[in-house]
Amino acid sequence: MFRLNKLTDYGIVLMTSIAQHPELQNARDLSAASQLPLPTVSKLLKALSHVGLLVSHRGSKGGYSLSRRPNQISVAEIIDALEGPIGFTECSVAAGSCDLEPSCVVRRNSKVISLALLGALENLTLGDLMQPMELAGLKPRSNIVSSINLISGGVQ
Amino acid sequence: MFRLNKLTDYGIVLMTSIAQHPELQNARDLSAASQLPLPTVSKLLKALSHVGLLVSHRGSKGGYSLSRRPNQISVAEIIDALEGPIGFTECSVAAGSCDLEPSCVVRRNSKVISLALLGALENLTLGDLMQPMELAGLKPRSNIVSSINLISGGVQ
DNA sequence: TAGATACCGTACCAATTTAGTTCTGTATAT
DNA sequence: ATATACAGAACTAAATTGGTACGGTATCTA
Ligand code: FES
Ligand code: FES
Repeated sequence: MFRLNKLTDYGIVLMTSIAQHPELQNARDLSAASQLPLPTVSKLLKALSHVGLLVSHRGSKGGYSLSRRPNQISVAEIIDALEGPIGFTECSVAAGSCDLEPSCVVRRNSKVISLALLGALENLTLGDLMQPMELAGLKPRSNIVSSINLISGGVQ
Repeated sequence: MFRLNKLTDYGIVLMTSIAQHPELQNARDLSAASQLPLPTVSKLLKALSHVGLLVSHRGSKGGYSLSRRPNQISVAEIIDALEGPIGFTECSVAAGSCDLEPSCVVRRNSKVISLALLGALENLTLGDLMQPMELAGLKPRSNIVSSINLISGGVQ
């Protein structure tokens, strides 16, 4: 399936949850709030603070908080932290990973699609996830092959 | 990694290859052309014809051909055939697959993102993959959260 | 300063998925 | 008739995923 792993999804849930409650929160609280098992929550928070998206505070009264403001943290970063580089296909991300690279008919275009996907997810932030988003009508295709548009803040 | 499986990528390669050579092609020829092992090619072609994207002809002089014109076959269909439904997260595609659905803070937005992703891949066709694509500049974000634009036929 | 709290790091495990193979059967062209 | 080539299912090994366990360290509080 062309989808995020469950753990990555959980990571996004946790990040959003932290964003919505700016005060310091520990793993146990987040586990309770999210309904996820504590060891799993703990593992995810560790990974997220390891790459600098969260700041951890040890000891009694410790916990985690965002390292930046929600609209400065992209979904792309979260995904990258929890399941590695974003891309359409492996070949288009990890050069040299594929034997048929030299002769492959779609390699170049896969790269373009990867960049588009990455760009979209870099533009999407925790700040957006915190509020209801809406889907803008997809433009009719002309020579525009593909277009994704998401609008946040549903006055539309 | 947020990526297609290798086999799906191979499937896209094969479909593109078939699109570029309209005459009937058998599994062996396609294997040779793509540099992929015959059993793998065979398995992929079976799956693709099983969902009606390819038409198969048995017996001597048999082979496969596209069931529709290249620009009538979307990349979304190919992906769906080879690795199941497209979506951002599992929760946003398979209702009831997640225990935390009732309380999940991102579920609704995940659904929106899934629809956007699906829409983009439905708009992208084999016809587009056959020629060099280009990436249009991403619009600066205003209240447009995310935008993917791919332009094909690189006069731009 | 003792003790409780809570993160850190790593290693581990079971279950699933992925990638790839094998083999028997059936339809078709020559 | 026969060789060709797809159909379909079963099977395997390796990699990944989801989830757990545990000894160690920093920090707050009493
Ligand atoms: S399939 Fe690997 S480069 Fe195209
Ligand atoms: S994580 Fe499953 S519904 Fe949000």
